[in-house]
Amino acid sequence: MPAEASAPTGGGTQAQAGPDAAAAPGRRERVREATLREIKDNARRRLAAEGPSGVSLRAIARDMGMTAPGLYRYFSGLDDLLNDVRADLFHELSAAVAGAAGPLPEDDTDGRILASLRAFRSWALAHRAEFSLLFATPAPQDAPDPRVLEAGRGFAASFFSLFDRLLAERRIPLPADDEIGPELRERLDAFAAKTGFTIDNASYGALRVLMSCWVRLYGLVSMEVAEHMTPIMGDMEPLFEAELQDILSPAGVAYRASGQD
Amino acid sequence: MPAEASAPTGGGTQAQAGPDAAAAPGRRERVREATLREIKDNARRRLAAEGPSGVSLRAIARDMGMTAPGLYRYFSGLDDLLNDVRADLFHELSAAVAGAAGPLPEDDTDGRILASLRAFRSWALAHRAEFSLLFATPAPQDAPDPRVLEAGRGFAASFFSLFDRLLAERRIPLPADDEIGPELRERLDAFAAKTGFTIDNASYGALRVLMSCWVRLYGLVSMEVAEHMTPIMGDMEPLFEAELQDILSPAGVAYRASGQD
DNA sequence: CAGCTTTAGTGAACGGCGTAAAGCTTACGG
DNA sequence: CCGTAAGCTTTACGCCGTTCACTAAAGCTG
Repeated sequence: MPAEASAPTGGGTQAQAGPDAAAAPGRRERVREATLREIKDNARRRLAAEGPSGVSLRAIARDMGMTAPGLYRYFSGLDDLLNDVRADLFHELSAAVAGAAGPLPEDDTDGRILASLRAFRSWALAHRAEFSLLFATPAPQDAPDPRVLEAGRGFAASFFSLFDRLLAERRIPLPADDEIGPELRERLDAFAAKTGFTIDNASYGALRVLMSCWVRLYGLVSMEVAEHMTPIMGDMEPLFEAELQDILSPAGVAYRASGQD
Repeated sequence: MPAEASAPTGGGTQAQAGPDAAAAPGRRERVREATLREIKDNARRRLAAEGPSGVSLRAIARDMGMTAPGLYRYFSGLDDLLNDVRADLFHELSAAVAGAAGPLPEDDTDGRILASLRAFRSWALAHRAEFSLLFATPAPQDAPDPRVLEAGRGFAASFFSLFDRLLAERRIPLPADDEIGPELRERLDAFAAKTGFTIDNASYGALRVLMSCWVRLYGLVSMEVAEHMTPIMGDMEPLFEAELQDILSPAGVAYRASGQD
């Protein structure tokens, strides 16, 4: 077994004596893990401070007291690092959205949804550069990274699963299935398949409403993060709350002012 | 140097004694204007082909058979060039949106609005990189350019003025003014002031509906340009048409399928 | 016409970037 | 104890934006 198994990323399988030595990370890997974190932390710092274009391998290495090529032991290049950060960010965003619903009672479906949607906005505003890294239009040529795609799918799933219970309660005044054209149904089928919904527990009408919710939330928050309207409207929070009300009412969610107001 | 007018293009048209010579651009400035156009055209080409990060002064200069510092006679730097392009793009986008309504009869308010909103989407999809240059989140530190701001305001004005006639016809089932909170009213006042609306010809309810339309259209098109949903939904056109219907119905616009279907 | 001034453009240079190749040092595993 | 691989540095190449000193031409003016 010593012959091969020289995986580039992590060798840790040594442990000649202990049977459960797999649990022990081993000094080597602990150090490696720490360096990896340090790299990503520095990337994040620069990202938050200067935006996506401010993240450079040379600058990160400089901050860490090493040289840029050394980072290639940890990432195959700048893009790889950025994609790794993107995946992390998607997970954090998912956690923030899910976490906001956590403290509320299980049966307060409306409250949980409201809290989660507000959490999405709050996270975006507190992490503008990170948000834009996640949702920016990619350059024409570069293919999406599988880790990012996966993490993005995870976020989508966690977002839409907010509405699971709402759908189960069946109190949504949904558009009838036959109001939805055949092409759109096809698309919604594809969407449902990839996000884990089935048309059994979510009608076409429900999926349609969910998509609409997401589109409106996304549009509103994107605009606010990009400060598109800010110069002509100032603080966007009143508009957000008003939109929130409108966005959720077709889904049968009763609006309720934010708790900490 | 032989005496005069050996230019192959045949210059030397204007007399030096003409009193209204101010109207004649003068050879010098014509050449300058041409070079300026060439620079911007090359920038546009690279933008469309490789995205915003593919636009570089050195590459543009190389394409034109000159060196990068020469471009500084025309722009004060890369940012300046990009901002100039951004302003142009806003004007083009405005023209595309307005132009789509042009062929339709003046009194077909609904048709004109539908055509314009579809034109916005079409333009964005046909100019992904340009769209993302216009609407991308700016880096934290860089201040917005006044030309871009002005052009952006122009676009907003041209967009919202689509609805002028609709408002005048007063057939919108608007939310009553008193359904709108005081903070939001304040924001809508600011918005109306900067876009040329007055609360006289557009109630708070109308402004509210307009904002909602824009947010939804923007969210949908941004997602489509960024190909956020494309991997899990495929072609977004059916969703766009369905959303279009929903977006415009609170504004009292009757949906109608696209003309060229 | 000469002579002066303004303009367009070049060449060299500085510092920053991503990244590839080669070499050095240290720790680990047999 | 020695081979080997991991971690990291040095060097180097080719991009990038931008500055500065400079030339050559064009235009204006007396």
